[in-house]
Formats: sequence, C-alpha cells, structure tokens
Amino acid sequence: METQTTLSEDIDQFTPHRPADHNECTGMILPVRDALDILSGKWKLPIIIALSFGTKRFGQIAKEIPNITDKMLSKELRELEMNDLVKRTVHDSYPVVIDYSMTPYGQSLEKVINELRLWGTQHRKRILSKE
Amino acid sequence: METQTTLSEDIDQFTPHRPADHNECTGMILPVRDALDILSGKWKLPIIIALSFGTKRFGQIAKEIPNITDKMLSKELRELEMNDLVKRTVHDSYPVVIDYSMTPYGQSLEKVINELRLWGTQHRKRILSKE
DNA sequence: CAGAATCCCTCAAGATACTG
DNA sequence: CAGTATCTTGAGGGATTCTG
Repeated sequence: METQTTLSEDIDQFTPHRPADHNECTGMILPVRDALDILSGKWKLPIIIALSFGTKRFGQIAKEIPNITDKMLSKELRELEMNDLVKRTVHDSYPVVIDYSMTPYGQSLEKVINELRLWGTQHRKRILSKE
Repeated sequence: METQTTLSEDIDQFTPHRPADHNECTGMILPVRDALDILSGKWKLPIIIALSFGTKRFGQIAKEIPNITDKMLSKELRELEMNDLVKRTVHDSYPVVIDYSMTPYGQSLEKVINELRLWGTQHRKRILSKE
C-alpha cells in the first residue's frame, strides 16, 4: 500500500463491496419476510400458541388471550385459516359447535416459534438485568 | 360420564379447559413477542442480514436494500444500536468514516433468522405451487 | 458522505354496537 | 355462542428538503 490516494479505495479494503452480497441478501430476505408476515401482527402468535395446546372454541381462545377483541380474533383466525395454519371445524350438532385447531402445516412452525422463544427469553433477561 | 346434560360439559371433554394453558400461554407469548418486536418492521431484517455479510458503511447498506430511504435506514440503525445488535464505529480519520457491524449479540440472532428462512422458503414453495 | 428535520398519509388495530 | 358492521385513532412509514 503506497500512499492514500482516494478514500473509497482505502475504505474498500476495509469493507469490500462484493456484489454477491446483494444477491445473497435478497435471496435471504424474501423468505424471511414471508415467514415474518405470517407471524407478525399483534395477535397471530398468541393465537397460534394458544391453539398449540389443543383444539379450542372461539370463546375459549378469547378468554386465554387478554385484551383481544372479537373482531381481531375473528379476523386473525380467518387469515390463519386462509394460510392453512389453522383449521376451522363446524360440528354438525345442535346447536352448531365450531372449533379451531392447528393443521399439520401450522405445527411445522414449532421450531421457528421455539427459536423465537429461546432468543426472546435471553433477551428479556438481558434487558431486565440492565435497567 | 353419564348422559349429555349441558353443551359445555360435552365440549369440555373434547376441548378441556385447563387453566394451566393460560399460564403456559402467556409465559411463551411474552418472550416470543419480545423477539418479534426486535425483528418486525419493514427494514430491520434486511439491515441485519446485510450486516451479517460484514461491516458496511451507511451508503453501502442503502445500496443493498432496495427502496429504503435515508430516514428509515438512519432510524432503524439507531434502534438496532440501542438494542446492542449493531455497533456504530466512528473512525478517527479525515474525513471521518463511519461504519456499522453486527455485535456478538446481534450474531446470536443467527439461529432464529435461519429457522425463519427455512420455514419461509418452504412456505414460498407451497404458495407458488398452489396458485 | 451520513444523516436530521419536517410534513403527510395510509392502514393496522381499538371501541362500540349489533346479529343469527 | 360466534361472530359482523362502523367509526375512529395513532403509529409506521414515505417524500422532500436541509446540513456538518
């Protein structure tokens, strides 16, 4: 390295600009965002977790998730059903009984949720110990 | 269980109401939400992924993330720095050079992101094959 | 280059009330 | 019980301009 000529050269050696990064980046970002779209929002995770403990009815889910409104629960359940994560079953009885359960596909989220929980638990400890 | 008396009893046998569920639920939900709060939003993941490929400067991150504005990049970097996921370094040179890198703590997100990516990739295939 | 400041707007989500 | 139908708000995010 002789004398410093331009800034960019100097910097580039420190943070080389690899065009490959951009491709790898976008290749990772899209699926991660897909996954996050499914899980994000205020209520989807609570609902998924509640149903991971077993089949439940509308009112029962509502009871287990503090502060959720009927509207939100209804809307989120519909979206989860559309994504094939949750199954809505209408039992042919009188009166009609409706319940919700996780589909096998929904259960495939288990590992993801578990990693989130593990990291979140660590993070929580870290935050609380600092303040 | 003799004859069917009330609906709720019948249903309860099918979907027993275990108060324990509620406790286990909230115990899981809080950390998962903590983790999601860190990762959600439109730009945090792209930034984290970009930096996971190495130390980068502001302008370079901006180039690798399509459509992000300076304001958003600046704001998100600040939040990530506050959460100790990203380190901002001011190099004492002339002109001053600033770069961003992942902290060890930020790198601890790797497993979480990888699970999200794996699931998201599967999900993407599934969606595309259906429509 | 690396942001800060300002203005604006959309949309997720809450409150409330109603229904088969 | 299992939802719908409206109305309203607040925060996330965009566009643009300015600066050390």
